[in-house]
Amino acid sequence: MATLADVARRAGVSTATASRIINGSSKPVTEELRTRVLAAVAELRYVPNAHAQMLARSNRNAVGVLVHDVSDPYFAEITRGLQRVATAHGRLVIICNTFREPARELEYIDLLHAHQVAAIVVAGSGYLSSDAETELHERMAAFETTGGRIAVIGRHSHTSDAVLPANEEGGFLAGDHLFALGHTAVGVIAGPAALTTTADRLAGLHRAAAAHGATLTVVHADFTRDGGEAATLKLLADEPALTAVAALNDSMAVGALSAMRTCGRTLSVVGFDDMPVARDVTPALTSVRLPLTELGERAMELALTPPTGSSPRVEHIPAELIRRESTWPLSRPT
Amino acid sequence: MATLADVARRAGVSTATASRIINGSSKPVTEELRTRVLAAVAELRYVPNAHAQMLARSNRNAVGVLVHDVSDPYFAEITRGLQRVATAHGRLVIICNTFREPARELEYIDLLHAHQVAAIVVAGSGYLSSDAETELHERMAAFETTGGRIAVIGRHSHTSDAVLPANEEGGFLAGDHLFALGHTAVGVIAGPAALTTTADRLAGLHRAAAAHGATLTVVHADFTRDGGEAATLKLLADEPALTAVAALNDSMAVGALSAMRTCGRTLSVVGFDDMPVARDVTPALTSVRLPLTELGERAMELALTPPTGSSPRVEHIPAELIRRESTWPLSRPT
DNA sequence: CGGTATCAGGAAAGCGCTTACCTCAAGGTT
DNA sequence: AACCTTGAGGTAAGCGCTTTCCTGATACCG
Repeated sequence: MATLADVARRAGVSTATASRIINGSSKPVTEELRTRVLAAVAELRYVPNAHAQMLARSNRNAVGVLVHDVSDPYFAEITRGLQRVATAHGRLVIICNTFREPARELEYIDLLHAHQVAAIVVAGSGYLSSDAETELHERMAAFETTGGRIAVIGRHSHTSDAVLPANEEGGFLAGDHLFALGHTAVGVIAGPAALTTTADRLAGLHRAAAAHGATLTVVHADFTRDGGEAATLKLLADEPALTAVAALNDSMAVGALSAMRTCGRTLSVVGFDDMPVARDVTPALTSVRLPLTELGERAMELALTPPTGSSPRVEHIPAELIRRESTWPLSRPT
Repeated sequence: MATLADVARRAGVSTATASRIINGSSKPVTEELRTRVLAAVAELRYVPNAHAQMLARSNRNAVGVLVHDVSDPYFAEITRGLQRVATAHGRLVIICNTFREPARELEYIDLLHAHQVAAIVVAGSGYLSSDAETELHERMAAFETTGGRIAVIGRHSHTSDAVLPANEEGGFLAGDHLFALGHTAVGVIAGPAALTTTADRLAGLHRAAAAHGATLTVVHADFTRDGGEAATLKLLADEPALTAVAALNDSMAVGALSAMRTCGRTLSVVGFDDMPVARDVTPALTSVRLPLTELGERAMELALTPPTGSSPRVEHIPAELIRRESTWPLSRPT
């Protein structure tokens, strides 16, 4: 490893001068020294040690991102937005995959903290009142007291800035759509019961059901396609009278479509998130759109902007129903 | 920011002792001091400064990953494999999105170099003989001379370890399948012409065509769904006699399916990569499977294992044709 | 009881950089 | 000619940690 000292020696200058030239400091320097130093840099293939720089400057340049799973399209889209904004601000992004394990979340928060990142974005649903969730918020607070910034996406927090997708409203939209079409026996493929996202979307669905005087049959799955397929198979077997299904994300909706195909049933299906796959399945999926990329962009924007006031900022992102071909009116039997 | 010195002061010990206790060094320490220090750590919410640690220890712990685009399912799957292995080795993963810009690739290599990562995995196709490509290999070499390790996925390199998917063979598989079904007028939705992946897959297709005495009509797109759709629309208009299409990745194959739907044609379609979406579209896509997660795992394994010999290691990953419903035999017109 | 091995803990030297401060020489002022 | 600017570059003090070496106290030996 060539060091600054090597470069300086080779160019016959002090490390101070070398540093100033390399960093393009405002201090004036003779043209001759400048070329000598730059030549030495090239010859030695010198690359400054970022850790030493961090230490000396004690400024923070990277930002960390905590996501449940990058290969899940939901998070992939969000991550895309996060990266776009971070890159535009010249920030390095460190992505950490928690694999949905709360313990790993804690670990990573500390890791990012240790790496002196400028900000951390925590994306993805939290857990309904668990110890790990409490502990997480404590660590987040500890990070913030050191001057770090935190923004959460779709996670409740009363200390950090947050971007909140309209999960409850989206659930309502999905339910209202189905009920307005005349369906009364509606099944719900929900996500894990412990997640706030599941709870919120479900709440919206229940609100819609109540408004139409209908009831819902809920089964819980794990937000994956195969999980959704299995859950739908079971639901269809247990409740043969259902005429429509609401899945709490598109992956599970796709699974539901597949399940219906294998048992030869055709129920209306509404998904959630409007992921790219929604328009490519048959029938094209009616889905509640959440602008995922935008979610990521706004969160990163919040994380990189100094707090305006004292209280945390909260942005609400609306949901929108995208009607396609997987939902149709039910002609009332009576 | 609480520092080690703060902890030491509070516990009434030297920083040396505090450091040893916190890092669980082998040096023996009285139980009393240990509890005092640990208490101070907890009270002060002390998190060691990773940069200072790096500098003092000069050991490398993180690994960097360069991908074209995390939100592309192709890379998402690979990334998943990379992360799994890295995490199993206790390594922090830094994911860098190059957005397919060669300049950004160079930038990121240096950045990761500066951050003293232990290894860098470069995932994704390279460019056929461009200046940026040459420069990239030089920077990679520079990084390796400092003790860093490099592994590439699906990219040609004669200095670094590499994991190579059987792109040429996969292309052959796709072509052979179509020709064996009796198709002779076959269109190809290729990726960007400058990418080696495009060239390799195309070469396999051409080999199959030659073996069957057939010819191919090739159009280039950009590996995205919409790009594939547009290219297919054009291809169908220009060459009305085509009876089958090979797309060089599944995203474009999905686009091709959509294009065919809009102009009411039904050609056989074979995709490439066998991404999750392949089985959920209608008709379910016949595709050349590449075990993407495994690709990532093997690459990270290579990157984290000290080189065995002097020459770079190369792993070839075979491709496999998955037959579904999007391809069918053509009854020869004559 | 002097001498030595053993042990807990501290002092301090870096790791590779940045930067405030200092020095020295040349040119400008009156 | 004495004094002050100003410009160009160097000196050295950290940044927060790890780790080697050292110190002082205690225990063990004949």
